[in-house]
Amino acid sequence: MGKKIASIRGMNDILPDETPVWQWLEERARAVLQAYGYREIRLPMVESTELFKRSIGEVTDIVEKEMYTFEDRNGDSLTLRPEGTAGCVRAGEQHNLFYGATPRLWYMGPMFRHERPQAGRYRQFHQMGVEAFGMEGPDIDAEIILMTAALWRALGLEDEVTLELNSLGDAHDRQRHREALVAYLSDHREQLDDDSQRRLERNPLRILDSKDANTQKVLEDAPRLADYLGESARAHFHELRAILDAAGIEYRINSSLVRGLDYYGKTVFEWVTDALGAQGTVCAGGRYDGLASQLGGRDTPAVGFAMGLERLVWLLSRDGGEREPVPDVYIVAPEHRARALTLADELRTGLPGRRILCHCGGGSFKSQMKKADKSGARLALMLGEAELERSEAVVKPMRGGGEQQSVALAELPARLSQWLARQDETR
RNA sequence: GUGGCUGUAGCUCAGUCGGUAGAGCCCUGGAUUGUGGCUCCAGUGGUCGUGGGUUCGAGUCCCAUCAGCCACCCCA
Repeated sequence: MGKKIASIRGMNDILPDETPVWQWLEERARAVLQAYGYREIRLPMVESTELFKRSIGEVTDIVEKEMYTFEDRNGDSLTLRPEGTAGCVRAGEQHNLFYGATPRLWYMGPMFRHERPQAGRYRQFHQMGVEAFGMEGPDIDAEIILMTAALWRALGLEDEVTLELNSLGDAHDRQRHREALVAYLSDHREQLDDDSQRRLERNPLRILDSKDANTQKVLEDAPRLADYLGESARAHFHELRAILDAAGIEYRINSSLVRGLDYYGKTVFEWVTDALGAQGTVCAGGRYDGLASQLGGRDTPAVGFAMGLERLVWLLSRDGGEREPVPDVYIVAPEHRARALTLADELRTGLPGRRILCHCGGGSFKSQMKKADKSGARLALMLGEAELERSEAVVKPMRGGGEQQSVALAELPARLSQWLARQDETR
């Protein structure tokens, strides 16, 4: 026997015990997205490396050290997508989806980042993302946030998450603030922690959410982005808040909320939970008006967000809720395998939507009954020598009360359907 | 990428001072020759993560490596 091959670090199998939660989550989310009129787009998992460098930003951690980048056989540099927005913008541009249109799109699938795995953070992880193009007013920002709130209600998570909100202003607002911030922090360089000193050149905004106490003290008197917002950004943010207030959405203004990707401007938001350890962000997004033109397309305002599905699944799984449907009927038949299998198919057509399991793999009558029990099936259907001679089968309720009964094969679909319907009611 | 903790049966874990591995659950069979669950009995299952080293002897000590967890960095 050869050496065992294991999955790649940080790239996990999602096992049959877990897939019901995933499916449940995906179904619920799809329904909400659909109700808001958003349409699905399916995008490649691999794009040209250049796309991510130009959109996410050359000096971000994602691009500098987290991308899965490789050369294909032509010598082109390709990258496994670390996020979905860049590819979505690229596709919209390539197929003229933005031309005179204001598409509302969503997508779902795996993303890849070479980070150290940790609770709620993996190298292959899944996001559901939403992007709305061509609308520059705060109403669409609000709609998107309202939609996320509806999503939490649909998932029963509304008490688990809270909304944080900020405005990053226009590009030139950020530029002026950034210069003032760097100037101020440079004067206090010695009082900053090591990480923050390093960030001073590379990504000064990040210093704002440093956890170092001294650094936070220095920051108290630092220039605030809010004071640098121009008239248009200020009005945009004001109106967004007015809509959210009118809709009864609660939020907290977090002035140190900065997104890690360079393309964001104006509105940024995060839904966070304290139930997830260090990875509290469950959904994050914002406005990125400059991205389309930055990628060589026409100017197209845009807002979007992405949710981390592993994190949501984790929240949903904590209660250990049963979402796996049990078999309705389990067919036990030590002999007459062909008859058992064809009967199973007859029942599947006769009882659409029901789960019919036919025992396979041999074993005594008794051991097959044990399997029926273990499967959690509601009814066992026993098909033996004596029954078949009379063209009958024995139906035995496995859970709850009730006596077993002999039923003519011809009447099985009707009788089983009645039986199951009655059980459905008393549940 | 940095630091800390942890890897023993399918699962949860015990294993003392270094002396060639155990429990519970699960699984299989039987008690009950065609009837699940409860009970009792028996049985299967291990390269002790992997590779080196020290030792007469390593699950136990040392080194490396891989993986998992937690935190940092960063992020969904």
